[in-house]
Amino acid sequence: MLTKIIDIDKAAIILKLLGDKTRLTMVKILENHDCCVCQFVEIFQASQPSMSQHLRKLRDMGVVQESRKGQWIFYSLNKTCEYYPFVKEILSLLPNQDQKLKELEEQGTRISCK
Amino acid sequence: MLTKIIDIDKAAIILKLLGDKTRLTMVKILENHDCCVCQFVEIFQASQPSMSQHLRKLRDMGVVQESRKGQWIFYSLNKTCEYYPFVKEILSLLPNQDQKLKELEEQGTRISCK
DNA sequence: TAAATATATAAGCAAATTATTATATGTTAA
DNA sequence: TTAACATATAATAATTTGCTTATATATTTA
Repeated sequence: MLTKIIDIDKAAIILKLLGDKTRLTMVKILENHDCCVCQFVEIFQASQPSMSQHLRKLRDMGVVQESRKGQWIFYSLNKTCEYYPFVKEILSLLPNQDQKLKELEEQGTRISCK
Repeated sequence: MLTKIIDIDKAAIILKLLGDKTRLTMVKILENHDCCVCQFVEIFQASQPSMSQHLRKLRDMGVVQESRKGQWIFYSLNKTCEYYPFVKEILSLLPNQDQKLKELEEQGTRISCK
């Protein structure tokens, strides 16, 4: 049950933000695990700038937040975001994506942040 | 409770489809009332081709269906669509938009389909 | 302090999206 | 059967998006 029903215009903006396969998967992974950029680069087999740009869009809307740990920047879901309850409900409708992270570890992929 | 969790790639496609203010509002209105194109033209104060094109995108994904009644074509939510359970859950997170239809009636706006 | 590493940002470009204008199709009514 | 009406479709143009390449910034380590 939602505490507060989101305004439909804002909902459309959030759905558009999440309406991208990469961003949607990122956010679903972040639901359970904070991640650093280098992990996303491996998971999506994509370029670093491309990952950074997706993360920036998510951050600009307040959906995720970053925290630097040394050289690395870890992203997490921003639970204080006004849209968080809405985002959480949407994520609950999606299949778990944790195996994408597990595959990295099982394959022994070199991840610099670890 | 969802019977079937939607594949994340398909979910992203549906979220993108719904990630437009006009289409999202259309679908939310259709949750409670079948509507004809001329009503959408009035509600959104938009051109007829623009409305038709939004409706076509929704129809192409199977989210809505059309049924002709004389000169008019009425749209409704397609409850047999594989994405319907997912769409329904998203709509449940949104505020009711019925007042947009009511305003038309109260203002006595000439709607050709009535 | 210089080199290496991780990430962000900027610039440029191709593809996708959305609106507009023009036209086609289908239905009703004179 | 012709005119009026409702809607769909097509063509075009403007805008947005997401990628790539290049570069800047911040941190660590030698």
